[in-house]
Amino acid sequence: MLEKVYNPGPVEAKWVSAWRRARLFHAEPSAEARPFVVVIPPPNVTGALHIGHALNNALQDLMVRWRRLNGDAVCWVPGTDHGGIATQNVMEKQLRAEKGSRQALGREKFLERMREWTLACKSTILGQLERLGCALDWDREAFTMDEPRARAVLAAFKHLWEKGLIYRGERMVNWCVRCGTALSDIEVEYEERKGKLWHIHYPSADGGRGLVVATTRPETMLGDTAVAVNPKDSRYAALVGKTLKLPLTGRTIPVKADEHVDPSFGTGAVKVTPAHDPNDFEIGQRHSLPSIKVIGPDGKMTADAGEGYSGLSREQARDKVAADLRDGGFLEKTEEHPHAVGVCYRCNQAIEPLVSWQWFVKMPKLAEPAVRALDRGDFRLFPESWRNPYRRWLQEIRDWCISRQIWWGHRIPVWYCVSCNPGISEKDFHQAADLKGIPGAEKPQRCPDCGGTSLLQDPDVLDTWFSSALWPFSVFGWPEKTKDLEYFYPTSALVTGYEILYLWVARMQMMGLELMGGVPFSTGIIHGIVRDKAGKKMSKSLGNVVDPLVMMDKYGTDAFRFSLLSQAHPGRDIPFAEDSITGPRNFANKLWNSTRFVLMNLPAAPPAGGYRLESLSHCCLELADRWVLAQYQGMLARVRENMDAHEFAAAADTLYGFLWDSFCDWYVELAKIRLTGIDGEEKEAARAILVEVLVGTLKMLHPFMPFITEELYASLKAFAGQSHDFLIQSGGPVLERDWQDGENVSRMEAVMEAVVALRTLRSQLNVPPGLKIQAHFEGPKDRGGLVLEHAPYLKYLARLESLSEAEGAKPARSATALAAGLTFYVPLEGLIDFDKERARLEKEAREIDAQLARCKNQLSNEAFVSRAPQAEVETIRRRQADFEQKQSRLREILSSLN
RNA sequence: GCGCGGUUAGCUCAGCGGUAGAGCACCUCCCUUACAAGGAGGGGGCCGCAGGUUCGAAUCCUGCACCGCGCACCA
Repeated sequence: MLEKVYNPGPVEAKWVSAWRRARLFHAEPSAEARPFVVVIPPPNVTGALHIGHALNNALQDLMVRWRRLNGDAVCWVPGTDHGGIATQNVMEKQLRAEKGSRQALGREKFLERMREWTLACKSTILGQLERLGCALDWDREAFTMDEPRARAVLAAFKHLWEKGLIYRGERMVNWCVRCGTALSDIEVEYEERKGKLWHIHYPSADGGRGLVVATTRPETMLGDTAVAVNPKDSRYAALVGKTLKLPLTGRTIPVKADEHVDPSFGTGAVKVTPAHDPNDFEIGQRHSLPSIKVIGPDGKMTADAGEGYSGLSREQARDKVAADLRDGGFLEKTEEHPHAVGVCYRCNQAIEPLVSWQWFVKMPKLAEPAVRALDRGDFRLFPESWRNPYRRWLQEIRDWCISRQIWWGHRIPVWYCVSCNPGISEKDFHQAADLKGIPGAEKPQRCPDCGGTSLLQDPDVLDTWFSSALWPFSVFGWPEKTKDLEYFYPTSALVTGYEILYLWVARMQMMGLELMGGVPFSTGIIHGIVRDKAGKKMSKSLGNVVDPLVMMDKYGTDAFRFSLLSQAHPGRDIPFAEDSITGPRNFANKLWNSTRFVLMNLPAAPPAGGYRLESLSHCCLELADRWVLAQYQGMLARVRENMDAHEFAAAADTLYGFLWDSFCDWYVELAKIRLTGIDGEEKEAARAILVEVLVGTLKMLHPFMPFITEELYASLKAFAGQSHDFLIQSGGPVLERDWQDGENVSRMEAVMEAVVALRTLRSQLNVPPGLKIQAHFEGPKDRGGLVLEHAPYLKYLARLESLSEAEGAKPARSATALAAGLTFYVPLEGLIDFDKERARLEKEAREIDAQLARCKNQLSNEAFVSRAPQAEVETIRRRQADFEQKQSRLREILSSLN
């Protein structure tokens, strides 16, 4: 017998190991079944999983289990990502705590530590995924930096190189001073920060007045090589072509006219620092300006910044330059100026735009097929609102900087001959001018040009997203032409958060199309971010993170999953509060206890072959049976629709409502009448329907709550005539015939209405719950017949002593309820307060008056009657008649009370 | 600045052209032999604001406000 309260811990542990032992989620290419393939967005090996991973994987598991239950050949590939900068940062933090550093350790030793860390971290993450219940094919675990994936990276690099899509060039890149590396454009996030706008006076070289420039970064003025004004700006026309004296440095710089300058912003004059600002870089190119680097890759001022500044940090230099300008009388004014500052997406430090030599992938050509795939419908995004932003991003794509000046990652597979590239060194490599490289994983024996044997590998590594972009096919063995690849590619769906739509999803599409000749997945399901209760992003620094493991321990994995899934509305973020799990936890318990109840009412041994709905003789089915089967059938259809439309929260809601309201609150209660009665066909019918509906509901709930449903299925399956080891093998619920009968449903609804009305009457008149009451009714014959036929329902649910047709006039001293087209009288001599009853009925009369007025109003509207659809007019007419009848009954009753 | 999304019960959100819904929270009663992590009943809404279309608008259109998020070369 089941425990009285569901205790998730032991149940979850039991099934995790049972599933693993059975290799339940392993997939092989199969001729019979249609493949449904999902590759996991590999979590970075930076630590433990957070609640965002929990949502992401719960959603995938939901889809994957759903498809497996319904017979597809499902393959869900597990894995982890080496995570480049993010992971290296974690290790550097550890080293700092040990008073060490990566430089002190040296590249090889550092990588050794990284590999150890990765190993430990991987097992933590995979363990957590298993704990979450994820139906992953554990035999296929992959890592973005393992051997097979390294081969894929090399093959991809080589392919792009040979097509001329990879190049090394000198560009202005986003440099993270803290991480010591270049970043791609999308790895920069913009934060609105409070800043200042400094107005600085640049006098003319000839001693004239000169002009005033406005800047948010005064420290870069040390590297100014011009001032630009708009060519149409009459204020400065006379100065164009003249020179200015750059304060603090004594250098002279020209005034240039450039369209880019907005005359209405600031002073209309812009200082130009080609080395440290992307726009200025372009202005510099247009006007062939020199470029002076005053900030180094370490974020400190260089020697070129001049005496007194060199060696200072950017912030110190800003203060000193501002102070010096003020002292020199050059500072006209400063004003508050909030503006967007680019920050590193990994460490949140301000990005420094720097010019350096980096590797890039040419993107526009690669993006075109991705746009076509979207337009043709080969790739579809859910929700569709992502379609336009995604398309636009692809169309405006810029080249992708793929080299990173860190150690943790795939080393760039390019070698340089020391004699063909004189002066080459690992130090300041990214400042080295045009180099001649030889692509390849292995060090070439000798230089193909000069035969030299001294070769140096590029010290940089690839952007972590480069290997991630290959994931949907690298996991199946590409570039080898494997059977797996042939069967499982393209994958079916990719589930991920919108924060990596461009970073990852778009790049997979482009790489898949380029390298595999087809989309890597046909559906992209984009979910929201889990935020805190107040809608803020969760972060360690804010201290608002919710640990999924703690939630699973406290409430059970199924409840936790259900909480996330039932809030995962398409396109919306989830403001997660811990108390949103209590509902699902209670729901799990409800499910547990309804199964417990059903089992208590079944014989010890199941009948041969189990209970079969098809074998029931229809004559012994009652109204409640037909009704619950209709509700059940409707639930199955709705959940299937919801799942097909990727509306997971709606599916969860449908299941919740069916199990709790329809099944437990009405059907189970009504079944008790037969279950506590004598043995016979009727009892067997109730049992058969309880088993059928409950087992089917367990199956439908399984993808949401895998553990509890597995456990309950195990104890019920024999009664359903099934013998599968695991629920997921048993197939989705099937109904042999159509139970949706509108007539039965509306008859049942009338009975339910009467029950509710009588219960309301009891409650509002404070009838003691234990006291059974008598009820009489009057009204149309067919309604009366319906109620009499189902008198046991009313008696049981509304606690009636008796139910009969009223004879003669309305019984004196009784309370009244209108329902199911009938008037019910409950004699309550001495029990009720008639002032209360009058007030109650008057309130109802007022409500009916209001409704009636509305109907009348509508029907007296000529335009409505003539223009609205006839069916609609009829509906209102019927409604009016109904209200009128009720109203006149209420009036009679009220007057008899007075 | 441009674009997207949101604004419905105290909270989280459904509904998207015909009598305003759910879950949670709240109030009252009940330990009725599956479940108090439960049951029954109840209160609570100018459906952001202003116009328009329509017989009829929470729902469609146009503005506006506020919130959130993208994108962008405001120094």
